[in-house]
Amino acid sequence: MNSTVLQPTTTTHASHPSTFFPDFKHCKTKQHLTQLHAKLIKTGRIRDPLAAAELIRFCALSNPPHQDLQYALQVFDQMPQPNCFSFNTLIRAFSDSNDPLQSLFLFTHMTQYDDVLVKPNKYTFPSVLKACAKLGCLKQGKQVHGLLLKYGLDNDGFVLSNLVRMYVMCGAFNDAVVAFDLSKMSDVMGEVVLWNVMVDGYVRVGDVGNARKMFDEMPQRSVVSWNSMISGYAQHGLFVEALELFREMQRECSVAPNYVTLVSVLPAVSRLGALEIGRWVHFYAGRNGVKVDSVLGSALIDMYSKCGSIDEAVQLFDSLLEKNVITWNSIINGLAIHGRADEALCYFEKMQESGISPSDVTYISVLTACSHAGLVDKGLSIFNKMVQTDGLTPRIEHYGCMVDLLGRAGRLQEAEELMLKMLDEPDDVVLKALLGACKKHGNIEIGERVAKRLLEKDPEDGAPYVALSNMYASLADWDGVMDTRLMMRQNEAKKDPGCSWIEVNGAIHEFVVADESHAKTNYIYMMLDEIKEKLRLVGYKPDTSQVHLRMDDRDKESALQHHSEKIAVAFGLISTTRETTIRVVKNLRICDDCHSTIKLVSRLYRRRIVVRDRKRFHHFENGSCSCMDYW
DNA sequence: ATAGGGTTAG
Repeated sequence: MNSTVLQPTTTTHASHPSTFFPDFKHCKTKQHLTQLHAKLIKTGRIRDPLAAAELIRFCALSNPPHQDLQYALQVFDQMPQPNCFSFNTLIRAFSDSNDPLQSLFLFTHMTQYDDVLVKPNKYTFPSVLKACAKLGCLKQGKQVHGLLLKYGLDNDGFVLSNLVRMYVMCGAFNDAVVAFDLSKMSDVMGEVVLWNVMVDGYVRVGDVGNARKMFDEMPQRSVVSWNSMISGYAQHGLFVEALELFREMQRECSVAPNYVTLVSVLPAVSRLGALEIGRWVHFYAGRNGVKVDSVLGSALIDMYSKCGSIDEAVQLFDSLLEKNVITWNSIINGLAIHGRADEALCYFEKMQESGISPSDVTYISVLTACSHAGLVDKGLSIFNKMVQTDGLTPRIEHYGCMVDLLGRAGRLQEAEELMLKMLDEPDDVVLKALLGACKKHGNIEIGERVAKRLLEKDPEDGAPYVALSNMYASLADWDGVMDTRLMMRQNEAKKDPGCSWIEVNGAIHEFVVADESHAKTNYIYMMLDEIKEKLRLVGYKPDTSQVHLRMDDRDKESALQHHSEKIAVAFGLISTTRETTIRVVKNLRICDDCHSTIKLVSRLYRRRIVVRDRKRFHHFENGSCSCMDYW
């Protein structure tokens, strides 16, 4: 036994024999811990409840390399009279672990004693309630609620906030509201945490409106209040609101954004493609000592790639010291949506070399990369590797990629066969991928079949009608066009309105088709006329084949000319200097005519233009596009 | 001694 290590603690505690126990903080290895434990047993000091408690505390609450819950439990079981402190320690440790049921066992054990020594106290209940919350055990949770009333602990902020949270997590939101309202009566008010739990609770049940109401009403707001609300907006697709609240937080200055704030706001920045704000977030982290670890790093990489700056994403990725599977997924997906398939595959290899196994999400991104680059055989072999080598079961998302991959490459029959072969019923995403491929390759036979299936599922979704109508139009089958449009009207189907937006000086400007609401509308339309004239001079003829209304060519041309992405590009041209890359985001896929037009604009105006559509990026430069017209 | 907020995906 290594007595030199024990020496210092022996002398330190010599004057307090009753509380004497070795200092576990200096414990470096498991072996060392066992030695200390053995010494305690040998000297009989293990019978000192304080010494045993300290040992349990060390085993249970240390960080991973030292934590050993089973060991802690063994020591506990050997205590002749476990004290309240040890019970609490273990209950807490297990409620934080992946075995929270153990907390409930211990708590039951503890309440069976019910003597003066081991009566549960205000330190016991938060953890027990947390365990119930994790397990979703409402019945047990209610029993615990009864007990905490019995012990008169319903005036403690820690207990109450966990009680409310337990009800939220168990899906009993009404009970949570009742518990919260009762808590307001007692004088734990001013407890920010209690309000935060409610804000988070409303977010979890999807009621962002009431979450905001709580947020506005609460007497004080901590950084967590802001974070909950910002991430609540972002998680429910209210990206503009998320960014606005983030700005308000900075304006108000009462609390500073922290690590979690940045991680929470970045998905909203990504979705909106707001590169300037995203760069600012990155800069803020650097200036305020917020550590860019694998989590924040992943969010930043995703932000850079979704904001069109894939080079910055790669640069950040390569400089990151800490990478987890999500970090790798973020960069691979970024490269995939930018059409840089070779690099995506290269990072996929590097990921495995670095010892991180691909997850099912990784495969979605890798297959997307193959799909956007037309690497059909590569995609097929990767799909096989996923199943055979990595033993992953393909999900509907993977089939979606494969159907897209085959269909886009024109192998429509194989795509349809694969779709019918999968176990799950094809959902609308798979069907739409196949329908899109049919439209691209003019396969009306499979197209009709797929559209019919989609319409059976949801006759009010306009997308299948539009695709069908387009296909008929390109075959000049005007009866088909009429019938489809009639059917669409009868079913009151609606199509998603297309819109595009662009960030200029940190502000987002949004446009719909033929938009005239912008303050600079006159200048925008002058620019559009100028573009039209320049294009005419170089001999460009608008591609009206996608306009499926029967109207004369002049009207078709004007309908095309006012597509939202063209308006956004025109606005970009008049609002930024020539060196600035114009970055436009569109909610739907870009149309053929806009694609051709923007290619020419990039040459005629010597501008780099980046357009993100629903599925991928198009980098336009000097008359050509990075997608090589394959999308 | 204790509580509340976070990243990737067809």
